Amino acid sequence: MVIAAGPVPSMEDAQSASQDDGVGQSRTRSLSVTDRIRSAILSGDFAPGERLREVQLSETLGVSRTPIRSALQALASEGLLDYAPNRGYAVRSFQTAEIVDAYEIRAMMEALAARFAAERGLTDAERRVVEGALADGDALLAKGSLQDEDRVTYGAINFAFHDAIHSAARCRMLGEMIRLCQSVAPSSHRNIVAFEFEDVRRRHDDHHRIYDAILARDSYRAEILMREHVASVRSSLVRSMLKRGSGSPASGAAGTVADRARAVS
Amino acid sequence: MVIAAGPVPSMEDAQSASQDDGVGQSRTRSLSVTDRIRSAILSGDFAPGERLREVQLSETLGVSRTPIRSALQALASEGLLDYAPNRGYAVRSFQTAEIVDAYEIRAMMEALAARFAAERGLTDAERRVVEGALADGDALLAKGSLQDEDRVTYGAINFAFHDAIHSAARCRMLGEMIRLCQSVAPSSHRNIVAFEFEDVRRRHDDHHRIYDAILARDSYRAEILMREHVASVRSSLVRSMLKRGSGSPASGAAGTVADRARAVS
DNA sequence: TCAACTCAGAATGTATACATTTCTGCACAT
DNA sequence: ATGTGCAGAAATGTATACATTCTGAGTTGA
Repeated sequence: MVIAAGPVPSMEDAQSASQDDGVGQSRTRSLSVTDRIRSAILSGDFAPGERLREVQLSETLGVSRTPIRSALQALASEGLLDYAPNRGYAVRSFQTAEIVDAYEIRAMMEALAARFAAERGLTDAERRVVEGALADGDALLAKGSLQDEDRVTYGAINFAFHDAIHSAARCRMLGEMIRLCQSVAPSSHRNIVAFEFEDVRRRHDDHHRIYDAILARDSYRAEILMREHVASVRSSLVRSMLKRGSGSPASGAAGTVADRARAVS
Repeated sequence: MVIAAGPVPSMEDAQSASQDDGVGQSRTRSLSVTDRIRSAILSGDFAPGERLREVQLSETLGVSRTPIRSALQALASEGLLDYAPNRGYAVRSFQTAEIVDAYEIRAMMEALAARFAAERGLTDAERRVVEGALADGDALLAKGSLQDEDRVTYGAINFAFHDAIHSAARCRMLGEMIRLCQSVAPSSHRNIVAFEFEDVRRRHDDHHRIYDAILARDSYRAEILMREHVASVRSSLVRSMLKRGSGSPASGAAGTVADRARAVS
């Protein structure tokens, strides 16, 4: 791949990182490096299947191999890298089928989160967030059409809605698994920008119904509504992939992280 | 009953099986140490919330801190340990509620795996394993009652059945997530020993029906049957917990891994 | 008596040297 | 031309020394 000069965004951070700002939160080098490498992978700075060499990364990022190794192991457990003993780490190349499957899994998990939320109820704070997201979405959609920046805004609204429900589910493992799914497939708050106005309107209507079900403690309805809500995102994704002809899972290296980002942008 | 020492049957075996064919153990110290510490945690050798100190572990296991650190990080990402920067790792103490929730999540994931298996079909090898598990179970149940060793045998049969379906789902992420659920809650092939004869008979009948649905490519039926199949295990677990009075999630440290193992043994 | 401070001890974080394995390139033989 | 085998290089695995941070006992002061 071609990362020679400007590999990771801003490698001069090594200095600013040392002086950090006042709130001395003791973030270790390992954690910082993990974030930076993760960003680089998600930005598509590495080709799919490309090996990440420890010495090279340590020189680029200005730290020793120790925090690099820790970061690579963490990213492998997040599913972003593949690991083989004595051979090291490589950027995982996702097949189109894997991305679609991840949406299926996420649909099940989000549905379960909605059911839990309905069973367990929302805190006042969570209720405020959800109702704010619904109101903001209503206002945005009242314009009758969406500009690109509006779609970005709705992406944030969408994320807030779902995040509040994950929180209300009161289940740490569920949240972690949904995050895993999102690391494979672009999260809905990022690919929402690909949808037409009517698609967004429909999704927002889903949000209203889901919240109604949760408020009514109708856990069954909340679950099936959320499942269809997320599954429909998957369907849209499949449709857009087919339209662009990038849906052929033939070549082994097809469907990189960058490809995914591009496909839904 | 105490959980037998040794690593739990897991999907990691797929990797080692593909690489070291009996002779050269190219498994690194990090991987071996990870297995040993995992077994110790699952055996209840550590109290919930107990800190795992690197130097102590390195002296006990006879390796340096480096592979220890790697193992602890891996176990934390598996959900068995909690981590705090500059403070290290501690055995995660599971609440009763978390264990029950894990069964809910697993029910959804296994149901999805059954649906995928129905949609995608089984290989000849997978079909042989499933049919063997069904036949072996039939033979075992024909006796009309079960001794303790029979229950252990059925545990293995049960594991083989489910494992073949996970394999047939053709979805790596799904397999990983089911493994995560099993690391929190004892897997059905281990706690099956707690059930009465009629319970086992019912579960085995479920297996027959699930396989029928998969063979018939009836993905919807396979899904709902599997979901109820796993969810019923959760119900049995809750019942047995209540019976033993260990279901109070009051004290913060209640519900250790060891407690869980004991509760279903 | 209690609060806060000091400072040693210990634990974790990082860097680096060394060990082992894997990859690569070339010579050589078939 | 292709396959084999053997160094040499390079990459990963491990051990260890050093740096930084946390913890807690003891002391001091109000």
